Amino acid sequence: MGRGKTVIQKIDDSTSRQVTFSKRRKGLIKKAKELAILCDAEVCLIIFSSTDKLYDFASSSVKSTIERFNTTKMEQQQLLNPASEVKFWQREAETLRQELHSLQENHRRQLTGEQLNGLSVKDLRNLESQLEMSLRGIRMKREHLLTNEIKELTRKRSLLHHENLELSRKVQRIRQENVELYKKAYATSNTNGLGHHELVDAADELHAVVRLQLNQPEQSHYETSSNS
Amino acid sequence: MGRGKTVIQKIDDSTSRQVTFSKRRKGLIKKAKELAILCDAEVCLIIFSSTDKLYDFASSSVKSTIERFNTTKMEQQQLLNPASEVKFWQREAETLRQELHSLQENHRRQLTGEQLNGLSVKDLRNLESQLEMSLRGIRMKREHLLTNEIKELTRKRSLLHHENLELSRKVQRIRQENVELYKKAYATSNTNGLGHHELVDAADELHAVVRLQLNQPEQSHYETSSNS
DNA sequence: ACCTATTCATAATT
DNA sequence: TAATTATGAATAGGT
Repeated sequence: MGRGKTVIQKIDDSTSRQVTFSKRRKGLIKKAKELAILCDAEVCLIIFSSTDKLYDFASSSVKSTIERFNTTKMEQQQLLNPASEVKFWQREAETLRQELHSLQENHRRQLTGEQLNGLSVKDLRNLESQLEMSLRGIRMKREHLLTNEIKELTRKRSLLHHENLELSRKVQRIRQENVELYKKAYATSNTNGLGHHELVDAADELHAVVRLQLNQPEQSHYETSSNS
Repeated sequence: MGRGKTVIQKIDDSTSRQVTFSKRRKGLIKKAKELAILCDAEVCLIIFSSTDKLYDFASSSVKSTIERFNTTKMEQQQLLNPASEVKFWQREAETLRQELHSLQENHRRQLTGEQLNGLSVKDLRNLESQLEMSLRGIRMKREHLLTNEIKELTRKRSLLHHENLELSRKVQRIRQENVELYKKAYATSNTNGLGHHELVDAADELHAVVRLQLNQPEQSHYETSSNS
């Protein structure tokens, strides 16, 4: 339509190609719209210009139409050849995994999977269960070490605390003796090398330390790992 | 075009809607083709009829055009918000994984052994890496708790040991005083309530306890978990 | 961008 | 569903 019949082949002149692209693109999108409305259809149109510019139209949305397309195509393939469905999704998953992986590699280091590509299904499964096994063993071993460490420390702390208490009792006892002896000594003579102040100070210091250590022994409260 | 102007609204009569759909669909696809050829564009057209039948056209292929569309849209998003790129692909992967998973669930039983194996490994690997991820998080958290517990216990033990040493020193000092006082007391009088034996025994006991606790403080040697 | 001669698409009809 | 045809729509080429 227009002045003279147009042959359908690539327009050489870049300017008129650009003009024709504009006109026809607009017309195509208009007709797509009309089809969607008139016939209650779901229409999606994606156009990349020769200069890589993207234009699109969709009666609902491009994303949902693409998803519907994928689903439908998949179902068609399924009806056509049930066995190929699996391979289709395997390819799809693999493609996406690769894209995702390369993107994520920019952000963090992942080393799993890549070296396992050449192996068979059985090999992979064996490898995985072996890895799982050793991981589990290592985990259990280390956890055992950690809990033992804690138990041992708790035991030693308890021992020390007990000793501390014992020492305190002895100190009290000797202090009592000391007081008694002091009374006795100064009741008869006052010419020995020990001053009154010195003795009292020592007793006070002892009291302070004993009070301090009596505040120490709380129960430890780490989670028991019986279900790991 | 045609005999009379057509209003663009849904055609009520189902038959004429069907006819119009056929004609216009054909025309639309023809124009899409022409646009692609004339203007060297990449065109993709997806149409679902009101009866859910799929028609499509693509100058190259629907799949590749969709991929190009996704890539382009992604790059646009990336330019708009670089941080969302990863999340975009994560969502995309998750969507596909779910579709894949549900499909595989539906057909797993129908498949032969070999196909099932191929399926399971892919599926399992995804699942396992996810599980591994969360497990790793949980493990790290617990290990952190355990090492902190150990550090805290070690600290307290050290504190107690220090106090023990302090107490020992005080005991030694008071014992010394005691001996001095003892000498002084018994140099002048021997009629107080304390017996000689009692005093000596107390001193000996003290010595024993002090010796014991001096053997305690070794360094704890649990693994540091910086690489878990 | 606009104009318009011309071709094309298609609505109504068979 | 397919062919025919009258007519409106799209657009190529020119300004």
